[in-house]
Amino acid sequence: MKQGADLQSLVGYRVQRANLLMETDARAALAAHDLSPAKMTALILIRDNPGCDQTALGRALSINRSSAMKLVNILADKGLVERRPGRDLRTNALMLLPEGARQLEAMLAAVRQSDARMTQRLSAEELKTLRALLIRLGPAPTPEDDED
Amino acid sequence: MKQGADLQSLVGYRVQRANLLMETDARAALAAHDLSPAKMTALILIRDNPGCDQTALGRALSINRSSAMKLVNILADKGLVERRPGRDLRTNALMLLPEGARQLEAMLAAVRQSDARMTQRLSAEELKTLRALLIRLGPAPTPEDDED
DNA sequence: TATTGTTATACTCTATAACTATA
DNA sequence: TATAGTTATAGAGTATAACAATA
Repeated sequence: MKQGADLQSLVGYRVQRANLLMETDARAALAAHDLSPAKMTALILIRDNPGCDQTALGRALSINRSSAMKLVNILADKGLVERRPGRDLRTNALMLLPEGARQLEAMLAAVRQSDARMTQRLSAEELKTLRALLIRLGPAPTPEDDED
Repeated sequence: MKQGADLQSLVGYRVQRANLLMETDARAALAAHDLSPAKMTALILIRDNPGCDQTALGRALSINRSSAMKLVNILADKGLVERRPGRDLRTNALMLLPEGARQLEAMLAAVRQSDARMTQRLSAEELKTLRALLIRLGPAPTPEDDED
C-alpha cells in the first residue's frame, strides 16, 4: 500500500501512527490489570496530587467532568481510589488507596518495559531530543494567553 | 496539577499528549467537511492506490475489515468514493470520485495549515529530526520478521 | 450566578462473531 | 480451507444537556 508524500509530510500523521504503536503496546502491557494507559495516568495523577477533585483530574487528562466521573467510578469500583470529603461540600478529594498504590507500581513497571522496548532503536541522546521536540508541538503562545 | 517524573519520563505519554493536540486541531480544521482526520487519510490512500480493496485499506489504517466496511460506507454515502468490481468476484476496487478529489484538495489545504500552525515553533531542521525519530519508534526488527 | 458532582443519553470508533459468496 | 465483503451486536471512550447541592 503506497503512502505518498501528502501523508508523510504531515507531522500530525506521523504522531498519530507513533501513538497507535506505543499505545497498543502499553495497553497490552497493562492487560493483566484490566486498565487502559489513560486510567494508569489517572492513578499517577491522583497519587501525585492527593486530594485533587474530579474536575481538575479531568482537566489534566483533557476530558470533561462527566467523563472524569465515569473514570473515577471505575477506579473506585476496583478499590484503587477513594472519594473523600473535599475542601467544600461540593467537592470530592480523590485519594489513592494502598491497593491502588500497590497495583500502580506493577503497572508502571510493565509500562516502562513497554516504553523501553518501543524506543530501543533510539539512543539516549535521541530520546532526549524526541521528548524536547514533542513538548514544543502546539500553537505558539500569544499575548492573549496572559489575559485574566 | 502536578505531573511528576513518572509521566514525563514515558515517551508514550508525551506522544499521546502530542497526538491529542494535533488531532484535535486537525479535526477542527476538517469540521466544515464533516470528516475526521482518519477519514481524510482513507481518501488519500484510495486516491494514491486506486482500485485497492477494503481489506488492504483497513490494514493501512490499522483497522479490521468490519471497521473498514463502515468507513467506506460513510465515504461512499457522501459520494466521495465508489466501489467498483475488483480483481475477482469477492473483491471491491475502491476509487476516488471527482467530488472526492475536489473535497480532498480542500481538506488537505486545511489540514496542512493546521499542521503548520501546530509545528510553527520548530525549525525546518527540527521538524526533519522529529519526523525521522518518530518513524524509528516501534519494536526492533527481529530475524523472525523475515519469515514467510 | 458559577461551580461540582451526578445522571441519562447519544455519538464515534473499533472489535468479535457469524454468514455468504468466491477462490 | 481460506479470503473478501457483509451484517448484527457490543464495548470503550467521550460528549452534551440537564439537575441538585453548594458556593
